Amino acid sequence: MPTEQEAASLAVLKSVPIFSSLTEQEFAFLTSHLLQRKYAAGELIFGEGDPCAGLYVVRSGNVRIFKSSAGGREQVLSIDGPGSSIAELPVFDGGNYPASAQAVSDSTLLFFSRQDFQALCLQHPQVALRVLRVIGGRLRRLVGIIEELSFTTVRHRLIALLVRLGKVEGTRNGDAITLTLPGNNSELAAQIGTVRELVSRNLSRLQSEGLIQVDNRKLEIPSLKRLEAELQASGG
Amino acid sequence: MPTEQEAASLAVLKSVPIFSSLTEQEFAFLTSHLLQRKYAAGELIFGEGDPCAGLYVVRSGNVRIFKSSAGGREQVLSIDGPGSSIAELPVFDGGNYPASAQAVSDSTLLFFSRQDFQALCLQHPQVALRVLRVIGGRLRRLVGIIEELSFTTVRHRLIALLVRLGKVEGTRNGDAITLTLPGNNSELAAQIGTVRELVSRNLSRLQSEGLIQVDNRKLEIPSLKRLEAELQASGG
DNA sequence: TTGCTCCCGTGACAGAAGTCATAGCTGCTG
DNA sequence: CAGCAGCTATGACTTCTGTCACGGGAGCAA
Repeated sequence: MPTEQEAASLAVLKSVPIFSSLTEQEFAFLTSHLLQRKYAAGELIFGEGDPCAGLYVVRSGNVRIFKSSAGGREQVLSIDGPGSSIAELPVFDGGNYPASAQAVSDSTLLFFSRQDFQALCLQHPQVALRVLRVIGGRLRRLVGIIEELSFTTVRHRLIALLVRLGKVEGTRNGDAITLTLPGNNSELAAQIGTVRELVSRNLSRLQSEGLIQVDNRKLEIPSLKRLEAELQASGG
Repeated sequence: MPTEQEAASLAVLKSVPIFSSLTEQEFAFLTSHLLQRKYAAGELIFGEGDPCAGLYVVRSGNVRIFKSSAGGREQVLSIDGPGSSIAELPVFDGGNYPASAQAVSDSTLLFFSRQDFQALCLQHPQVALRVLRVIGGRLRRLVGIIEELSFTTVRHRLIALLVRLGKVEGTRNGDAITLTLPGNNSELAAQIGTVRELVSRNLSRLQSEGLIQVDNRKLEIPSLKRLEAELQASGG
């Protein structure tokens, strides 16, 4: 008889892409082999360089994967919400975690040990293929970050970020979009590979150009089209 | 009875990490399902955005994976030699190639269609796990590139490149290393995400600082230690 | 030899990026 | 309310990066 907690975890597991082809029995195996852990907002889940213990699945909250520099700067690699798996890769190649993971908000994660997960993959090639597919997306995102860092300016990356945020989290009203900026300027800076001052300046400039309107972390994009057009202009 | 060509291919396949756990029979399957293609130096193997046809294995020569910008700049993501597989990922996630591939020197590649390769992975979970391991390395390299682009200067990245080249391709003589620079300044620039002029200038400066000695593409590093020490100094 | 092409090295410059310091705002807590 | 912590905005400045333009050398072919 599953506990309440296990039943709840099960529902999450079924929504995780890499597990989507398993049978009830296999889910039972998973639920009985997972550990659930809670993290407070800001808490570190694992640090860059730590030996890889296993695979995590986000059950609730958001997790930030990032690198940090000696000088204290950070570069965000991805932000993952419920249903996403994290650290799929080091589980397989045996190396250490290449980046750190941190809970953005209070979060609950499910954890599988390397052994259990590898065993599952050997028994169920489908799972391995799913993992490959998920990792494909991850790799594409990384390549995209490299492209932006290598070829574009801070202004361009900031606009691209705002456009992305607008499309995902914004409230649409014709060609206009309203949204609340997720995190402070330092956080936005970490996401586009720069420092907080440049985010501040560029936001001001975009506002003075009439492309956006910012007020106390509320952002309005009067015309998404016009903003996107700027992407071409600033060297994409 | 295998043809000569098939026999030769077989030898290569056995040295490919992702195939290292297969039986003779399975190798026979592979050799009978592969296509061999030759590319001249500089020839494009596939372009960014092309639909993914299948998986390649480098038999001879070197292959450069890179992104290009609208402005004509390039950013190298990796350079792979004999025994390396290329484009393992888009084979699985069904998307297009995220970057272009080009033969650096005259090269021979082996090609497997998506279908054949996926079938192989389903039959042999070991292969899928190997692929995951290989991709793990790839992902680590990409994260490393992001880190360098985001946190360090051109000078730093150039030194890091020289140190890497020295360790891999150089001739060692105590703490001194001699090597021939692979490619012209534009190519070096593409590998560290900048332009040829900055490579030229920084090489000159390193020379005037006595850290390196360049003469007609021959590079000498009098002291690898001293050069590596500069990595800390220039903000690593 | 002449001419051509490709590449290297450099100076001059413009713009982008990053650092530092300062002033002001917001919201919380005692 | 006073005081504090954290964040934002902005000016001044330095350094880094990238572009453009030019001269010159190496190699090749006619």
